[in-house]
Amino acid sequence: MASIKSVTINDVAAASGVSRATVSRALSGYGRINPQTVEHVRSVAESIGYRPNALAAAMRAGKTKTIGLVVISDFTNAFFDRATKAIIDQAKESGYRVLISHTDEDIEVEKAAVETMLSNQVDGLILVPSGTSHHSHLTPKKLDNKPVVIIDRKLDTPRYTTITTGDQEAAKEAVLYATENGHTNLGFLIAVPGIKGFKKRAPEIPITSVQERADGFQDGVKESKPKPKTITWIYCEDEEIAAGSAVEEMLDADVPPSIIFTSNNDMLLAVLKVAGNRGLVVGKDLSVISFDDSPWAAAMVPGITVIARPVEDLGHLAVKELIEAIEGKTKPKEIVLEAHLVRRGSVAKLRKSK
Amino acid sequence: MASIKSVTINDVAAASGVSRATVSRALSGYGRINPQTVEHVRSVAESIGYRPNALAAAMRAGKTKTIGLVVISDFTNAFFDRATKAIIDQAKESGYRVLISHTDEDIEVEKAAVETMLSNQVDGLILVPSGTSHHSHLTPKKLDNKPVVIIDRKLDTPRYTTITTGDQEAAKEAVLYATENGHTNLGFLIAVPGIKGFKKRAPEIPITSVQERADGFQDGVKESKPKPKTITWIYCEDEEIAAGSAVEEMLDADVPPSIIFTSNNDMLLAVLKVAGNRGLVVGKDLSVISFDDSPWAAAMVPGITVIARPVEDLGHLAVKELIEAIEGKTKPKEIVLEAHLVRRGSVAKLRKSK
DNA sequence: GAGAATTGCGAGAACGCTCTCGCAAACCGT
DNA sequence: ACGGTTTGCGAGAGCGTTCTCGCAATTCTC
Repeated sequence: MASIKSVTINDVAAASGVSRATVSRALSGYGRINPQTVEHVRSVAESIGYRPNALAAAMRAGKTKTIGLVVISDFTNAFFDRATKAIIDQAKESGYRVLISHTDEDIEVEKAAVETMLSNQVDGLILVPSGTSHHSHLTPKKLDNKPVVIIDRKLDTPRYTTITTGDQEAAKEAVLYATENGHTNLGFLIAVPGIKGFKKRAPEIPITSVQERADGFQDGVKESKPKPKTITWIYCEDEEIAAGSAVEEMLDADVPPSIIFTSNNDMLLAVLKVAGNRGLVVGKDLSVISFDDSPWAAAMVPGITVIARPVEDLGHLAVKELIEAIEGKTKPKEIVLEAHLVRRGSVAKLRKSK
Repeated sequence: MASIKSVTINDVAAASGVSRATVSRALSGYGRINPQTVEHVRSVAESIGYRPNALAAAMRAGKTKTIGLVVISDFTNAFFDRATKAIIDQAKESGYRVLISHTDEDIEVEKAAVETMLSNQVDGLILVPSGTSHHSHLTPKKLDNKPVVIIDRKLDTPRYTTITTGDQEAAKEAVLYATENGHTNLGFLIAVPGIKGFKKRAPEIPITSVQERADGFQDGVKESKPKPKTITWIYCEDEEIAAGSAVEEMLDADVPPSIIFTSNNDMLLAVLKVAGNRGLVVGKDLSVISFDDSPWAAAMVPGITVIARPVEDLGHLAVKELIEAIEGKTKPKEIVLEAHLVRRGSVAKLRKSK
């Protein structure tokens, strides 16, 4: 039971005794027009319940005032929920709407999502690409030359504006903080999309931000003053059961880590769960530092020490850069924001810190 | 630098030597057409990189295959993140896209959001209305007779299909569970939008689901076999600082509650934070039961006992009902799903449960 | 093999809007 | 008072589709 007949600009024209063109001028505010006419048309439009058809306007104008957001994960992820919110808010502020799609790190889904976006004539795209090197569907030609902003990670061909968060430096800082507090047995739990279960040998990491985190951890290990004694790396499917097993394996080692670094919140939850089951008290028996802050990480007892990325800034900036590219012309840039360590209670002080 | 000139159906027609109409038939699959022609046109379209303009198609057809989702809160809320995800996924499954807007419980924002949705010609709306009684902007006429599904709460005029989660019964169950475990000093912390700070006397609650929770708690109090001794109600602004003060006040009472029931996750986090600051161990010194489950509530130590609502079912069902209403004709229904108590470790057993 | 039925396709209108173009009326200056 | 400028508005094209209608060519029927 859709609308029998929606009221169009023609109805307004008829009801107010002017032409379609004049109605359009009155309502959209352009061209030469008598202020009294504007007033009259406005009130007539209001009274007969006219609502402009954004589709028709967009089609004629060639601009939809819509940006497409293609992210890998949904809002149940502590990074992308805030990023998405920030992007929507900033877009609204700037008079744009947002079409959202998530890809679950699947390149085929990503292709289809981008295709849908373009088919719906978005004016530009904010993209979290699934893979560093799989971007044959992201050539300017295939994208109708529409502007793109890449966030969270980089493509290996720096063709578009990219905004990342300096994860390598922050990861290093986290490790140094831990070793300063006397931790010498370190565990690293890195979520890597595309692998099954978990591995102890470094696999191909198809995402630059994750690679940066791993590299940063490595940097921290190297630069720690008393050399860490044992180091365990586990690369894990981003999924609950695999992560649980990975943590179990870490803790079952001859020399289990006194601290585990996790590359995202899913891994953190796995650590917390296993620790809880084993009766290990976080911040005492087992320490943990995770990437990405969240309200619950702050509210837990003890609070979780995290590497907080400037998610809102990133989202806002992405929209601003994109709109600038849509409306004017800008050259692609590489922007790196700064992540930082938020010290709470989840890292035990095994030794007086200096 | 938008597209110089996008390739349209006319280009395909020219390149394949047939008319526009035939191209449309070939690609959209309707009408009488030679299978060989279909094949030919398809391959030509592919090779010159034709991408249909969804806007133009929607305009002609009068259907956008888009549904509008207007929710009160963003994805940083443990209920709406999952609901939104479920809705997007189900919509995608059914060949629809979703336009999202959040209103922060502000009726004016809600009006504008609905207006934008309709202007963009959504085929139907899924709505979490800000107020029970403020719905002058939601008459069938103002909505172009488009179908609407209301979720999470009800309007006082049952005009549209409504899906809720039986919060009253579940709230009662939670209280009975607590009193069976020997709790006799109960605290209820209810988030109420629109108020400032917090109040101890029941204010007007503009949201049926919240009212139901309060009523259900009340039912539980009444039906508890050993009558609870002291009961504290606090109605609180849905905001961190107010919630913190509210919890402080509860715990500072002459007879502080041994258990606090919270109406949502924001309130829960406030309880956890204050408890942590005071050195109270959850599940031992202070018990807590909250509405809405989440991954972190399950991963905490102890796990938080929660009233879990069937969020995914609700989202999926909302989309199915809406699409049914869009494509056929259905009468408005009232659907009530079932919430249930998930017993974890955050409720101390003060007495052997029967 | 002649009329009827079927098949495949092209012409063209329509969806609701924006925007250029041009024309008449009103205003200006000298 | 007369040429020139400005003002306000209407006519009409066009955005990229879909879809009805009608026509020619092919196939069927007896």
